Amino acid sequence: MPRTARIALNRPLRRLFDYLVPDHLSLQRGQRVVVPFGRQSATGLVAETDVTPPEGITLKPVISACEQWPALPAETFRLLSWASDYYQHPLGECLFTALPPALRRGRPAAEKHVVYWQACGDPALLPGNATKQRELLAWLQRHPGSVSAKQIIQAGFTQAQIKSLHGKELIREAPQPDPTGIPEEVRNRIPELSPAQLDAAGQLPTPENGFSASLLFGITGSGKTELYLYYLKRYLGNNDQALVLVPEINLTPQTVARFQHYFGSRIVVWHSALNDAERLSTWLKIRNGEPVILIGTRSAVLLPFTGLKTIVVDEEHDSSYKQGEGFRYSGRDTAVYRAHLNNCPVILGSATPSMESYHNALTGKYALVKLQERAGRARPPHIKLLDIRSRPLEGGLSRPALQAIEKRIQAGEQALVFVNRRGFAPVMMCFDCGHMVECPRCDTRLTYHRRDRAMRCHHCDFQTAATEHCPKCNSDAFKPVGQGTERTEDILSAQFPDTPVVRVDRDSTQRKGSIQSILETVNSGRPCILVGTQMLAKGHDFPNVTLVVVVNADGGLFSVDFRAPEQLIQTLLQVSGRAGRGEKAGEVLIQTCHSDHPLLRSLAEGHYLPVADQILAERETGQLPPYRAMAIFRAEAETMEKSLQLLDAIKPQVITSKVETWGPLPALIARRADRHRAQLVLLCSNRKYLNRHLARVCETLDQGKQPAGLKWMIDVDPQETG
DNA sequence: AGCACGCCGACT
DNA sequence: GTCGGCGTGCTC
Repeated sequence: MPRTARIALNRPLRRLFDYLVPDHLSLQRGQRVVVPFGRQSATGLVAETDVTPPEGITLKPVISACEQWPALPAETFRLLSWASDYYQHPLGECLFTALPPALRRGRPAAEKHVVYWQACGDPALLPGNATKQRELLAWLQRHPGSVSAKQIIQAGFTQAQIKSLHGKELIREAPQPDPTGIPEEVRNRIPELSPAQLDAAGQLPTPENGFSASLLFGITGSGKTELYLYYLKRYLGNNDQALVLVPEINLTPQTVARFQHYFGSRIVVWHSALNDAERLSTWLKIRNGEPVILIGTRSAVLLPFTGLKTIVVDEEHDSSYKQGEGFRYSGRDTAVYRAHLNNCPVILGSATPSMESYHNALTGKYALVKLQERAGRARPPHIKLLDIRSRPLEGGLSRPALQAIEKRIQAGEQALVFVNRRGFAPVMMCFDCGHMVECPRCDTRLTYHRRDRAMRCHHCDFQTAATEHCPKCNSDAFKPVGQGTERTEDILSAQFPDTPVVRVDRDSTQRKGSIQSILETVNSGRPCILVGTQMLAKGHDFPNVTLVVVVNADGGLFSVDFRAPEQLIQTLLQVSGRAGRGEKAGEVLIQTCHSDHPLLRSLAEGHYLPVADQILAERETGQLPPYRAMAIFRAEAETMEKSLQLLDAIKPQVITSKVETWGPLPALIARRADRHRAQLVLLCSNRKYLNRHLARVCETLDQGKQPAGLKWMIDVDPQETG
């Protein structure tokens, strides 16, 4: 009986391919192999062994195994199989996202040999004219232990100098410095918690209890990070691995430094800015079971951990945890499933939990742990709604708002003015005829990039040089309309000529080092006014900001997207949290035309959960997520008719007594890169049923032939419903 | 996704 | 007469 193996390839195919296993190979699931595929060869992953191949096909033999061990250990493999099934994405592509680029391309699973050097000779033996070599030798002597050639060259020396010192036997190759060596004082450091924090920490289920999911609801400034650090210090064994997921923008050097303060070199990072070598190096550490604590973004949840004992998902409500294209998985939900597979705890932290997680907490699926006291002496800010109906505005600001700012400035404090323009980028507009330049290939406007005076489309790769005159009427009143912050900035500068007004938005922070000078101004503690968008809502701590003014709160209140109110409330609370982080109490003024809107009124009470309860009640009435599972069938083609036609054709197939559909309808951005997009929304109260149902529809779609140029995909638990 | 095979237009 | 356009179909 010849041995066989079923191989998954990194191709968008919902099928696997069977091969013969040569006698000299022994293969197991998750192992990386090279197989012949058509006229070429490809890297594949063993999905199953000893399979019964389909009839009438002559199997080709596997060419080789890339290594003796499975690149994807059993638990990681199961996680990815689950994700492939849950998100209806081809297994091969799912499995390959867990490999670093080098291993996807079939490169060996080993790091390039890195040479380390250390000084071992007397500089006096060098000839008098060898000044550079003497400098290098002295530099090496000042760095005890060993230093890599790369570090030496980064310090301004050359490979030739290393070579010639080595020739004179004044330096020698040294073993790699111990990367896990953590100084004793770091090893013993434990964060000091307030009584409230200690109380919350005590309520979190520990790893001994096996699987648990906890929603840590901690208001902004309550010190959730200290709690994570304390928990890891207390419960993570010396040989255990841990995963801390963060949204991309939160993974700053400051965040990493905070973790390193307690865990030193056990901390490793995973994010989009790593190069291929760094990715491979970190991947190997994880795969080898080194006891690291990984701080990473979404895709870190797919890494091949072998000793994972705790998972933390920080800012779990953040929508960037959901991948918006290709393999559309949720990093947060995958983390919960992974904790389940690993029989370990997962802690979901947020000051503004998602409706999904909060609902799970209310139904007892998750433990709900509250941390409602601000760390230190800081108190929660006082939130006030400021109705601006029939009030004159200057640069978006009402008289009372300006007066409030003035009061703070005179008291020697700082104010933050928040312009709520989510995803709003500057476009070129003609002030004579009102013309705005649109992308020729998408239903979007081009955005203006000051840096190279170019206009670009954010939805395809189109770009063109910005013109001086309006392309339509040739007027020279053709200027970028910004994020709405410039005018507010101008008004504030005019009103408060003696106070620095600092604008923080995509445009003003593009210049290198500008963020640094902004932070310096703010951290000096002197009176100033910060004006900005989304960027100001997260992360940075401005201890002397005591007033937050929200210029326009109404954007998300009446949106077509059912998640918009949730996101608005979350943003408003996050930005409110910027006020009063120091010792002085904070005040928040929210300008709105709907001061009687129930969500805003509830928000003004200052507590998130009652607002969340209200949003949940609305979701329940409409039977929207989390009360029903949602999935979207998306289609795109060169005409809208073709896209709608496909969705119309599958609609009778997906509708059952249990599955409701909306549409098909053109997508919010109907044309993107000259492709016309449509969608069919599915809702079902039984998640399992919907999953099986989707799988069946996928299968029939795969078998039937689609017209050329027509593409379809499924988005399970969509974040964007537009 | 790749890649080859295949059938129609403008070129040395 | 051929080079090459990208439509279609296949990969164990």
